[in-house]
Amino acid sequence: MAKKSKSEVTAERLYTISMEHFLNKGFDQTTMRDLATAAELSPGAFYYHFPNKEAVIQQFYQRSFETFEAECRAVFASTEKFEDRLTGVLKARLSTFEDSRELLIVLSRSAVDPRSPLSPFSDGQKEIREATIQIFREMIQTSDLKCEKRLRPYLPELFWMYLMGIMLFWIFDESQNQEKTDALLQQLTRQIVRLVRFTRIPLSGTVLTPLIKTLDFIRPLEPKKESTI
Amino acid sequence: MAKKSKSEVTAERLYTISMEHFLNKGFDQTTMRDLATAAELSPGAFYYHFPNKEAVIQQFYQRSFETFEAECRAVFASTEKFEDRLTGVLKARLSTFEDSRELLIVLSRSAVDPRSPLSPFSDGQKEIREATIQIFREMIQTSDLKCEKRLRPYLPELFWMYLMGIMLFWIFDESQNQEKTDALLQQLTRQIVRLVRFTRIPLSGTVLTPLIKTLDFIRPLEPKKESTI
DNA sequence: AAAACAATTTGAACGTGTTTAAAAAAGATG
DNA sequence: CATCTTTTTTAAACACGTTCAAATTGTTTT
Repeated sequence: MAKKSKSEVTAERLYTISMEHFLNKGFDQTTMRDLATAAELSPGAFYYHFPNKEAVIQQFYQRSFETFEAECRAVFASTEKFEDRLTGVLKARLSTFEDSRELLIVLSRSAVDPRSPLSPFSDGQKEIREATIQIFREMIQTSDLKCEKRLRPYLPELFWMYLMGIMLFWIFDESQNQEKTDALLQQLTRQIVRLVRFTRIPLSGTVLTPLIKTLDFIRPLEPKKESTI
Repeated sequence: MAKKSKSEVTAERLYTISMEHFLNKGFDQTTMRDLATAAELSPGAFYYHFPNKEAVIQQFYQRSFETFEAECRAVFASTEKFEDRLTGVLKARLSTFEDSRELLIVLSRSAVDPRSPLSPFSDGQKEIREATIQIFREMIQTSDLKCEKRLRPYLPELFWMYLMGIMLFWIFDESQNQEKTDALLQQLTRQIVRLVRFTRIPLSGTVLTPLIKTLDFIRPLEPKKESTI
């Protein structure tokens, strides 16, 4: 067992207390003084362990990612069918937030601010983003997906963006148990997969080539040792 | 000329002063006390005219919409080619924010909060949203676009969502003059238009029918007097 | 154990968005 | 004009995220 510093232990305790409050009273309704009081600390001491309020749910996001990752691996182990894998990944990501929609909403607020380190597009989130994209890479690699060769390397990031879009939809989905998101996700994924497959028949001149050119202009692929892929 | 109450006149003045500050110092850097001082008012008096800080840029958004609408009409008058119209509309919407990207970013912050009345998806924004969708309706109606009949009524709202997506991309686009957004918009629009056209060849059983079913489940069309359309 | 250093905690204060009770100004009515 | 009503303004205060200088506690070195 690794020795933990007092600070680490305290931070863990503060995190637990904070999450309890957030889930009960909501993020906005929970005040930093509330948290400090509950932890029998002064506000200042709380700030010694967390740089700010959002950092606490940031940690929640971080942890929930691990659950998500595990679920994805389980899905990949269970099927090679690409469509099933993709829907599986999407559902896995949403299921992690089922009981805490408000927290995802709060995270989303900073999500669209390019300057916020909490934005999934920002540098501060690079690690989680890359890890998620890596999951999509794995999803593709060992699956039965066939598609135009040139498009393939762009797919992981494109699917990641698709995931972001689905999460956004879910946030706004007020239907019972977010069943509408479920329906959309199911159908849309199916058609997207079809579309990707469809790229195998030659339509390069007027469709794929310019599109790939644009993709590369917007977000050039990093040079990568092909061996590991 | 309509008689204007003193309050209306004052609100107008406050708006002007506020926008000057926002554009010079940025939204976050401008304090309510700054604005009140500049207007030679107490903070409280300022709040008599605007319910809160964001309401001021909300008004900016409202006004910018009118410019946008006019530009769209000009585009429609100049061409019937659907693709040109769609790219025209998208570019028109972005051009309105060219000089004030930060303000759009600020607006976007509440954009992803379902509970914020400033969200383009919310009830509070229904008017502008409906008006924008109406523009897309006009764009389609008098254009040369051919597509599957059943899909047609869903297109205006779908294109509106496409616009939202493009705006989001633009917010994050740090390239020179947001040229990447421009490239994406151009290429993506072209392929989307193709895809829509493509729906005319029969693929109903496995593609279009279930997709339309899902669309209708998620966002049923309102019953409408067909005559006016 | 004393001294030096580091980690943690405190409580007061700051900045800023917003509210509020009361005053002042403007308008309407007799 | 005097009175009543409504609109507008004021100054002070609140709430809450956050910062900070100083105090306390804990650990290491001599």
